[in-house]
Amino acid sequence: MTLRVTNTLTGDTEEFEPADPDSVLLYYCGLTTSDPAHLGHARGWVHVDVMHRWLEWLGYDVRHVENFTDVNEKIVARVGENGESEADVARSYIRSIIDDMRSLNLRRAEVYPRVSESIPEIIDLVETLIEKGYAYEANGSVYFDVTSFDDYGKLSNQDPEQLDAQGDPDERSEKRNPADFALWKDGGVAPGTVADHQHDEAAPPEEAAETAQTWDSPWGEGRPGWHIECSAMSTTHLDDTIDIHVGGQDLVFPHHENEIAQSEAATGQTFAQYWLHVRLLDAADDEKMSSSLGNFETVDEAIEAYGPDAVRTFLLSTAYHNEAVYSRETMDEAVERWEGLQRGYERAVEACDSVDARTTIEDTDLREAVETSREDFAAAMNDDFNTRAALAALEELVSAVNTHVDSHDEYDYRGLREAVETLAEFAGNVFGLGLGDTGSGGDVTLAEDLVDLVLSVREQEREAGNYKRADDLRDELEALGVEVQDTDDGPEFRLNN
RNA sequence: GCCAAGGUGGCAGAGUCCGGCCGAACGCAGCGGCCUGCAGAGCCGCCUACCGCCGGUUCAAAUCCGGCCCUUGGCUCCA
Repeated sequence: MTLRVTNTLTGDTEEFEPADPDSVLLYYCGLTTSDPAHLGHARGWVHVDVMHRWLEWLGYDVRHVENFTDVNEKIVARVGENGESEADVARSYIRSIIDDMRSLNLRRAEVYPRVSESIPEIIDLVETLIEKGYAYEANGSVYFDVTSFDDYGKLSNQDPEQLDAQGDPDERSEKRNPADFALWKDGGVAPGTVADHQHDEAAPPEEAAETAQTWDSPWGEGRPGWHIECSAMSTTHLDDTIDIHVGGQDLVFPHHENEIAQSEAATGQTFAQYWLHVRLLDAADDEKMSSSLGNFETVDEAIEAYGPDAVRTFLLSTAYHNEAVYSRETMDEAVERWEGLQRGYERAVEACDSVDARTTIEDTDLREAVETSREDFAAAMNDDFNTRAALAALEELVSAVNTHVDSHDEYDYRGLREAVETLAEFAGNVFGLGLGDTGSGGDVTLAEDLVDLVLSVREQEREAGNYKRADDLRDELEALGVEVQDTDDGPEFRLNN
């Protein structure tokens, strides 16, 4: 069974074959560090993370690079009135973005290159393009000549002539064709473009623009264009040809199209074999989750409200290239799904470790459920990373575990052990969910001891028939985030958050 | 206008590449039952689908072909 992926370049679902049969070169177009990351960004992250984890499960050595765009007009537009600079603003957002990535339990990339530290590579690449006749200098700026690259438009099926017809001929009259795009931009940032992106507490556009970074180049002082960075970073940190390039669907044109043009013109090699695009998250009110609108939920807020595992479950409950709607309702559903998985896992662990688990018992229904779940999960993931169907396979297994434990007094030890391992392997390692993370920290242990103490008091009240008092204690514990359940073997509890 | 992706039950969302196992998965919400002092969790059942519309191909179509309607992303800020 082999992995198949939907390739934007061909429009088809293709069998995945990396250039090197043992490793995968993966590049993900990261964020512009001008705002806190929102749930839409997290959708991309979590899906790329799970792709990474699945590729590893399949046995590949994954080399994963993700950039930070820390040089951009939008960052300049965030400069406040207290003397900070473009670089300061970028630094502060990079810090918050890294925090979000950690909270979401993302596997670390090999490198997180930043534009500001990639200027020499960018300049080299621009020089190569000029030498080879694909780019030209005009008044200190450098543009890519789209007519010089025959394959221009192959990713997004755009017709260069049509694009030229649409372009505004007055905007940057120094360009030869309206569809040409900047590789290097002369000078700093124009206050006008800063003003277009500014929020309330921003510094005056003129002052903000002065903090914009510039670098020396063969064409004078200036800044890199937007698209060139990914070409330079991908080639520098991975190779001329990479296996998988992932990004948001909104980047297909012009960003990815231009990356292909720059890289392939410069190297003469295919830039990326497989182009995967993550569809943008939709909000229930039909407003897209964009940094330019104020109605999105940040990753930080979402994690605060629902917890990282429920957020991951929400994002994985839709295949990466399909529509996904964010709303209170869909988030609540994800919380339930996640808790169901977690409870099922814990139940399997407890039954497995109980004295009633016997090696001599064999429940064929359970054993078959484990087999089916493993097969279905792998088949779903190999079918273009269908995380929704894979999640369903996990839930079928949880259901089988529950049925087994409910209907037997003595448990099938081996069957439960396989179920536990399957859940840990797939839900834990591949989906990156924090199963069984009851924590080993001292505070948690103390908290658990205290809850046990309260519950023993409650048991005495129950035995004495003081149910009102017992129920009050349970309610109060719940208000503190302790979920209490009475079972045949006495009370049990879970700590939420 | 051009390029691309979609329209499946109350909601959400698989299945469409390779037509039959799909009267349609998994789940959420709601309802009933079992269990339980109660609640919760879990289990069983229901709500629950003629798969945007029209036409065609076929023994057979959610799945293939044609036309139409609508939604979303892009068309040089955006994951």
